[in-house]
Amino acid sequence: MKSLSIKDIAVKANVSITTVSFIINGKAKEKSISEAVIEKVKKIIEESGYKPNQIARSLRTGHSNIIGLIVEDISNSFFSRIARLIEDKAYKRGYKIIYSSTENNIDKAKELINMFKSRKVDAYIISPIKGIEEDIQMLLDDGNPVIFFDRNLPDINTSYVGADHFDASYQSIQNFIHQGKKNIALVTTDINVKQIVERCDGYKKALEDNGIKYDDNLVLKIHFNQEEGETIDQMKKLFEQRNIDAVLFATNYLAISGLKALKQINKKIGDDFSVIAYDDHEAFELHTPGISALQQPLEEIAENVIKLILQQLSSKTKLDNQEIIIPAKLILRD
Amino acid sequence: MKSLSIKDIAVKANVSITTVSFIINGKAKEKSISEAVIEKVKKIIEESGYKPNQIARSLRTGHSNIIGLIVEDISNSFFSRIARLIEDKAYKRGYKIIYSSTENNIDKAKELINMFKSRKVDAYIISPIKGIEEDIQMLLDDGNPVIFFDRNLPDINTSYVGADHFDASYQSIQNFIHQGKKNIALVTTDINVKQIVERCDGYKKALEDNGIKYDDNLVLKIHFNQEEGETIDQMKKLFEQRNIDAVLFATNYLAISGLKALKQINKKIGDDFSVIAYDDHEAFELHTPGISALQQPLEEIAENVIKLILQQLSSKTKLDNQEIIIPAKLILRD
DNA sequence: AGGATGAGGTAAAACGATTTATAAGAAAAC
DNA sequence: GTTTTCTTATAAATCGTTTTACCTCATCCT
Repeated sequence: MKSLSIKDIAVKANVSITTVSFIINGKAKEKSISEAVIEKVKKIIEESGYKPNQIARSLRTGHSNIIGLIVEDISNSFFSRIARLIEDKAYKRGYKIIYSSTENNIDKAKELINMFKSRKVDAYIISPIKGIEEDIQMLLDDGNPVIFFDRNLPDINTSYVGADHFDASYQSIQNFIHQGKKNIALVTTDINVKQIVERCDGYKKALEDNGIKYDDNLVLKIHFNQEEGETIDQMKKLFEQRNIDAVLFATNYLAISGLKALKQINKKIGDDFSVIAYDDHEAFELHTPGISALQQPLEEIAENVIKLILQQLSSKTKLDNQEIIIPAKLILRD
Repeated sequence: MKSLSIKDIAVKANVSITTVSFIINGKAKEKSISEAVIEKVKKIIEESGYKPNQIARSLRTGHSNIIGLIVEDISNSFFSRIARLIEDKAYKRGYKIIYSSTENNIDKAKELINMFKSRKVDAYIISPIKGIEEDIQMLLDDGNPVIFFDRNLPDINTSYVGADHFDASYQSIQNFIHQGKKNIALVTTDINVKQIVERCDGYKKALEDNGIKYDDNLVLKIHFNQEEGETIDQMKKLFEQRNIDAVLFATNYLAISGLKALKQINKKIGDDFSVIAYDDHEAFELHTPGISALQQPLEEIAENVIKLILQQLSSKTKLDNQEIIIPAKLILRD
């Protein structure tokens, strides 16, 4: 039951290991192996179902054809959908993806990076969290391609692909204001990454540009790893106490908790209370009434991430960093 | 920039490679290495940040500490949540998970299996599809631990963990009947895997036990890879034409399409029209009214899968196959 | 005294590929 | 008729580990 090795093939074909290797790697022509031998070896490989041991191959060549993908939580639909798209596209180009979730835990993130490093992945696609700057910098220093998506770390110099979070927030607040909303709340998280900050900045700027003064009491920052029950309670308090007429949720899971909160206090979404969620979600289309959402261009993000990675992988020199910002789309429902 | 090897450590510590290896692998005591040397080497490893090259290690030992997970679609929340739980639990035991989606495509599934095989994963966790029996059998013949979850293939003899699909369907139909429903429809898929068949069987049996005759016209089988638009159209036709008063959806994505269909034809869920979805989904709790669902015990499934895998991995002999069936829970909403 | 045992270690083979350097014979060039 | 150059291939080094087999002293036993 031992699986076949290149040596077995060589013996069967009565040629050297080298010859088999050249044929497998398409270097037969270049190395001037005769047509007859190529045929014979290929036939034997075919019949025996031999597959090269990728581990041995990686050890020798130093690359694995594997790309590591690190996200916050693979069970969040934004990430799982992006992961799926990236996986698809990478797969078509001969790369496999290994993914793993950090759960916003710095130690776990560091361990994951180490594990990917010791497995010699060829490149890293990361939706980063604060606190791993040093580890990322080491990867870059060692010459590894690293690309951030969705989130960015200000202190690290590498390519980034993400939606225009600032503009998306700005747009949605504008929309609220055109509807005549006066007391617009923002529910966000306390994780300090650039894209969350930008979402807040867009909110502030839009208010300011419309002559509405920013009110700290209308902004609720939720602890990241907090129990959902507690989150819902905090939101209920916010929604009940103030005469809020619109809410922007900075992430889709916050929006979902928010909808639960609204349901519990029996507050209806409608003319006198509007919401917009950042990141679309299946539940929003289905909800009655439909929930407006800022839809991130998943397909484009995935496409650009892969494009940048492959460019870097196929280039011998370090390419210039690129920052690709893609507009988000405000989907108005009902 | 080259990363350190065990040799570098050996040179720095002025001992042999063997000695370093023994220390790294905790065999120092057993191989009677002196305390002094152990300390010295450990210190050097610590300071230099050396991490063993897992590829070389895998090549030598023949195992990778990686478990391959193959599912239909990682962006489906059932799978991504299970994946996340399995990942967590495996991680705690020192195993990493690589996952990939088959998209119900036989060729892709076969390729994935080959790719995992050539990467020498230690075990396979698979939610299988029809058509890959031979490949799976080869894995088993080669002595690889393989465990199925959620779905099962009748012709393959291996361990399985899943919910009690038959009973879950049965239960929900019973529930409809107790509510006085007469014309109960079933929307399912045409993929021919055991768990889908069992869901249908439960439906039939429950009708039969209650003296209602099975009507083929009340059962809609949706093609797997069909456009959602078409699916919705078919459902609209079903829901409009007949005086159906209850529907059981055999998967959560079918339920979501079904809810969209109902919304489009403006049919309300309520006393005269009930639905139950197989597999819970975030959207169902949020929906107004809440959508009843058969909740699969994700945590228990993941726990059992990992338990079986680790048992098999740590045993030298092939263990007996186990079939672990866990009851699903009917969550009634509104 | 001579053999057995243990302590503390190391050299070298092995895992399965890729790749560099080279060989043997035929054809071409001078 | 040598020397060069192709053609067709191969031997051996290499990647970074683990592991087997062995070595050298010192001590213990009888």
